[in-house]
Amino acid sequence: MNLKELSKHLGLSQTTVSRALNGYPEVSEATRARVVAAAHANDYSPNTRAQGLATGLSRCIGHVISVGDSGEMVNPIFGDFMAGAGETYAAHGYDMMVTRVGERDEAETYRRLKARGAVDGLVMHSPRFNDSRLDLLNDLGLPFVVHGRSSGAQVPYSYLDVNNRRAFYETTRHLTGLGHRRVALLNGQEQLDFAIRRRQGYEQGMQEAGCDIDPDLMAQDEMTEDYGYRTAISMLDLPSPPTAFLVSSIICAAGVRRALDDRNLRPAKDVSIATFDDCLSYFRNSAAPPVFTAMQSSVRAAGATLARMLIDRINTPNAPHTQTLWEAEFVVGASTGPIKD
Amino acid sequence: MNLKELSKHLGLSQTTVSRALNGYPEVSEATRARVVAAAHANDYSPNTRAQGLATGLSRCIGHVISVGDSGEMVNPIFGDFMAGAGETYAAHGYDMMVTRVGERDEAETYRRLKARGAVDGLVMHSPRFNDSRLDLLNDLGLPFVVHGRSSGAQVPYSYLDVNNRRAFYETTRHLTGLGHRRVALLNGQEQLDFAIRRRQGYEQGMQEAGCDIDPDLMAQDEMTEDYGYRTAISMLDLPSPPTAFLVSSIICAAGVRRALDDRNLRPAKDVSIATFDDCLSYFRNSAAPPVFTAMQSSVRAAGATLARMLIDRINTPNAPHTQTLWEAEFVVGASTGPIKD
DNA sequence: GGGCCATTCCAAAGCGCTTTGGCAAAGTGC
DNA sequence: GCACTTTGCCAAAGCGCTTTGGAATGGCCC
Repeated sequence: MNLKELSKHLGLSQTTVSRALNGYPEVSEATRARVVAAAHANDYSPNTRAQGLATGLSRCIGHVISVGDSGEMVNPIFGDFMAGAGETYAAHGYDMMVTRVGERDEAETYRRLKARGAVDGLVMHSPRFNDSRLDLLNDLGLPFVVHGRSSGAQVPYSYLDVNNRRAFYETTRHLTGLGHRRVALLNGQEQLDFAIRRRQGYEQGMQEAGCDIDPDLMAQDEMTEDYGYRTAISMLDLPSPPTAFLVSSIICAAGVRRALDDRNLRPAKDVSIATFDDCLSYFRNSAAPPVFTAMQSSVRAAGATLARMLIDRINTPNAPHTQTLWEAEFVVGASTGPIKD
Repeated sequence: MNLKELSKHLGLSQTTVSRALNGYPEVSEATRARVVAAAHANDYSPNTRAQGLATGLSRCIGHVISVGDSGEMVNPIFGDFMAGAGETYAAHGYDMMVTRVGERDEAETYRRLKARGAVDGLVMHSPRFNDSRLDLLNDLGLPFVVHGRSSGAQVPYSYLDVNNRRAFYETTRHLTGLGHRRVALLNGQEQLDFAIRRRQGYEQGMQEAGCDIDPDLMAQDEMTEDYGYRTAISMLDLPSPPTAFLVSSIICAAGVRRALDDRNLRPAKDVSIATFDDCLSYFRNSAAPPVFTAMQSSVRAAGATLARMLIDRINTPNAPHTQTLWEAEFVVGASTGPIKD
């Protein structure tokens, strides 16, 4: 059933029916009620494409997820982020479009998304240091918000980020406060901005505690369980192994835990683990006490908030940019303790 | 830049430009080359909505993910599935739309997706026993494929499923073959079809081995790490605890492993763990030997294949339904061993 | 009763594309 | 050289909606 048929069925013009459904005041309440009822009964919804063509809007938000040429991992936070964002989109009548793309085709993808008029705005994921996508998106004139930040970027933009530097600084201090001087950092890929900041926080914390920053105790890669395991094993086998691990993701931390287990080391007692925790729905760290000492920030909440920010930007494109920084919540769990003497 | 402008720029009609770009034979190759070059230079892509309106197709595939009212977990396989599917879609010029919805709004969501003409087809996730969505989708006349199956469904439909029953049967037999008679099942939610089949396989395996099927050793819930941990702990604390765990997801299995660790039990030596493994990119089980004895089947490959199946269905809606059953690959890892005497 | 507002509705244009039906020009067979 | 097909292109209609610019109706005041 389309507008024409529905309006014929009601004995009204298309104009009136359209206006009734879209809440315009030129229609009497009696008529509106009649129209709405009929639309529901015939389960009519305006055709998205026709509506989009007429209004010039797609009421659709794009998410471009690059699967790095450098790796094959699908970011495990993706699902929870989408769930959060999707909720907000649904509440505001937006659809969500996901495009998977290799890193080299990124720019082309953004350009085409704009040219095709497929989306009204988009969320940029996994910003890198001085990310060229910012300039591209600004040039394209497509409203966007960034999940994270890009250090070194010249152009203004809206973002929501976690204070990664602070979180890693304070957690490092927590560990050094427990007497640890050999603290390992298992970071994410350091072309990504959040990883750079995390490392800065870690280094600052180590320096202030008067600890050596040992390259042998710093690793970076895609944050898989296996990476956590392998890296922890090889570090534990060093002549002078770390007594604490600072980890970038709870998935990784699970791998580190497994490594300790393999080496017959007990978390907290023998070796400490602290991790960043995105509060993934399938990997909760919410027992009492939590399994891991952690810096917590819900990626699902981030998705919901960023979606909201983006919708606001679409509605008022010239509003000043909003830049939000969330502090991670530090929780002490069962995975850290004072250094063994 | 739109068609009108581009054709004016080229000194050609819109018809000719459109045909040149869409590969119709009525255009000379010289003209086509000129048009394609100009389109590229001005980075023109036809407007999705206009194209869709004219053709009656959206070139977009829908994915409806229900977040059960019964729980809040976002399925961790989601990201990898999307990555696989997205690749196929991109290769065939399809967009991917994701809709997140509460279970109670499911039917309404499907109906609206159809009425709005938003998608040309969709992938149905997490089918339940005798799932009413099959009838709904058939009534709507929207091409679809199912990831999994729905036992008890009367209508024919296309699906790709893993032979869950066989996988769990054989893995149960593997465990009983190692002498285990108290094998616990940590299943997914048993309103979901795959969980029912897994349980059947488990029960058949236990029966054939002459083992009791003890309700105390069977659990079902959302497959989180925490569920694995909690359930394993409480089962291990039974007067007559299990000597082996059969687990529905590797995330869960990580929780079980942690429980063993807490109770000072060694995997394989003291208690065995076998698990289903979706080959998630961030939680690989591919070491040599694998960490877990597992039934492996890549959900990413499933995504890619289902996407392909759906596109075929859209192209030839009246073709007979394809029903594909993949056998999980059984691998023996470091988490199972003979029962302690 | 005529003039004036509100109120309530409508006809038609336009969004950017595809596609039908057709028309010149060029090529072909006899 | 004629009738014919083929080639290469175009004008215009139509997809289903929104929105502009009226127009008809009824109520009110003087």
